[in-house]
Amino acid sequence: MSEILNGLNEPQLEATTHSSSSVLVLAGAGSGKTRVLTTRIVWLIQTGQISPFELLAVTFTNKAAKEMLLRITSMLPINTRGMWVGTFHGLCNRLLRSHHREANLPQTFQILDSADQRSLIKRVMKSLSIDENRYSFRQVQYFINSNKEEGSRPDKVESVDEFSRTLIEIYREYDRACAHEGVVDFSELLLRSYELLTKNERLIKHYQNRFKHILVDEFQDTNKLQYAWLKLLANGGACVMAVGDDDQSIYAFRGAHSGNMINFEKDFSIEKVVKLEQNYRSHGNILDSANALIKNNGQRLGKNLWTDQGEGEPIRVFRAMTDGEEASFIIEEIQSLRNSGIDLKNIALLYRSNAQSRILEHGLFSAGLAYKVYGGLRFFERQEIKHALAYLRLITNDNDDGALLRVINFPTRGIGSRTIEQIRDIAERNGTSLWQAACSAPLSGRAVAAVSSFITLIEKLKTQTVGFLLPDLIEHVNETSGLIQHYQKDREGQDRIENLNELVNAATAFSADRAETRYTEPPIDGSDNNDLSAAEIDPLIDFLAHASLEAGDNQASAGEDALQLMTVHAAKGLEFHSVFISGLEEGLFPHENSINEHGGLEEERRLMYVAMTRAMRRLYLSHSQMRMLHGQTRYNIESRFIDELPEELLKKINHAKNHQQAPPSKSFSPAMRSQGATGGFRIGQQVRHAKFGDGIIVQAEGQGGDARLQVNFRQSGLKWLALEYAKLTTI
DNA sequence: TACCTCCACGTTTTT
DNA sequence: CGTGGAGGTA
Repeated sequence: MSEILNGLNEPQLEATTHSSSSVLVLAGAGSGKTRVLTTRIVWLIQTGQISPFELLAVTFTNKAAKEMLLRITSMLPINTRGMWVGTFHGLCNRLLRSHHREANLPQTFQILDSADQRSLIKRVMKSLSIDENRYSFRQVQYFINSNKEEGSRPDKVESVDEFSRTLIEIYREYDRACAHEGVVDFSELLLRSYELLTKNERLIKHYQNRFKHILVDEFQDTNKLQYAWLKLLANGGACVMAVGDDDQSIYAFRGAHSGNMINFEKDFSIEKVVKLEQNYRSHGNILDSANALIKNNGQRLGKNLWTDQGEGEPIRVFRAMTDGEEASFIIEEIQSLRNSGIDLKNIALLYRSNAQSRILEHGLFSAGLAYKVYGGLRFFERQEIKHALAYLRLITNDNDDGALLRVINFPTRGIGSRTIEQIRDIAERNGTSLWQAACSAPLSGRAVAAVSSFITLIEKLKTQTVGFLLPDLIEHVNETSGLIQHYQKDREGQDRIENLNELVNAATAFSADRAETRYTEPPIDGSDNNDLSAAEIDPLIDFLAHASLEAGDNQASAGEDALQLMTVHAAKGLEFHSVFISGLEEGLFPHENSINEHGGLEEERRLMYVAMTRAMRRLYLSHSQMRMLHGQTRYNIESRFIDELPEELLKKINHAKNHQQAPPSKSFSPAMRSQGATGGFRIGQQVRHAKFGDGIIVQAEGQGGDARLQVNFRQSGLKWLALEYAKLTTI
């Protein structure tokens, strides 16, 4: 037997070497699923069951795809050139480039990222004179993307009322604009390639025949379109291995459909589901708590993580009075962890929403602790980079109105909104791109010179750079466009100039990598009407696609020892020695908006499950009774998720500062009741009521016998209670 | 064109 | 509270 299989546990081995039919692998957190996926690929190739070309492996993120390729090559020194291992979007891009004619796309088509898509939607809505107060960009963007993910083109969307009719109209106009400009958005990549395959018998036969094995990572995150795409490709009899964890499905809000796991069992007549339940990451108490939590969810495929590493430490729970106190508790604990030899980079500080990071950062900054916040702007999303890319896009495709609008007056060259309006009108009248309109525009006065200098600039960039290597081309554009000079004048432009130079470096790295991995597919079945053997695609076009598909790392630079701050979503897939989950309060986590959504609470619970299972050795849960949010003080009750954990696994800790304050009275005597005001109660205190259950005091008014308290009850919401009659106990 | 002020908004997000 | 966008003014 091959030595790559050594060290796999029973179910891992079963999953890795099951090759006669499709299989579903339920892979718990930290159970070695990436190892199974990569070992399986190597095993299939090594045992001669398939050639590297007969395999399709799909992931969600570039990081996961890279990791997979890296692990494969470390086990099996093969050239991965031409292997179909990548993200859904990356592979669809590849498919559409190869068959752009059948897909009815220009060879130069460019990919809109979310921000590009947003600005195109804005433009479309303006041109349709849509009332921006009735239709938000965000909502329209969601409408378009979710329809594409359902496979619905504008003519297939049902219009139920006036409102949805308008949405459909915007959608239709948006698609038209994309076609004119030669651009596609992320969901379009998927939908277009799905349609390409459904409509083209020859192509689908080819790919169905080719891919003998299909492997899908993070299967619970697939949306309906991705599922349909996989099903279509597998329809020729491929063995599909879907690896996922329904308990870690936290992206339903953006279309992920974990029900695909159940559909998969039916559609692919799965006989056996392999469960990977042994966890190699966390100690027992952490797993037992997480298991207890997730048991509260109804719809589960069912799975229980276990470890042989011992129970370890209890889960530490801390209740703070204020968000500031919560932060200082966390900081003190981090300092003591560090003193005991734990590197900061092995400690994560998690929160449900980004807004919560501020107060934590504030405290960390004052304490002088190095930290790194994940999830900010990424490299290719920076303003100056987007500007440079827009020039490059315009060079490859002058129909790209979005790119033109971005740079026609940046750096400023005297083309104001009035001139742009004129160009827009001409374009609309003649049904041309803005570029063509600008070239032909009968403009008045000063505008003529300004516009023609812009046109000359772009034309010059086009002609002067023929034959340039990619990095040289970009450097030339940076200089000639005036971007560098512009930022030189700006006092705070130094960083931006550095980024522009970094873009040149990125192009150098990209070119080197491309030279190594670029692979031209052989033609399909001797047929001559395909593009597979078409001329080498311009490296610039590839680079622009790369920039959209891989917006750059959010990762901290290696070697830097800094505390890791991120949302729970961003923490998925990562692991840390110690994890702090902060803001465990009703309304925050679970988030108030999720309570009314169908399945919202269960998704929040899965989110909590993901958060907890990030911890290897030590887990802290904290919450605060009082918190500043959106400019007002809120009084929150402890999150129900803490109550759902087995009490014997928890260790409630008190802050040093807390000891100084008198502990709140456990129950409360009639004598105290007469002590005026709110007699022993205070705002922010947690209380229990015989009928309404647990809640927190939010407001108080009145004196003595008239005193009334407003309590926010977990079950029954806000209630005013007369202090004299209500039987309240502090908890 | 640059700067200012006012207003609305505020969960999570990869590609 | 803090931000980002829009619209007005110098």
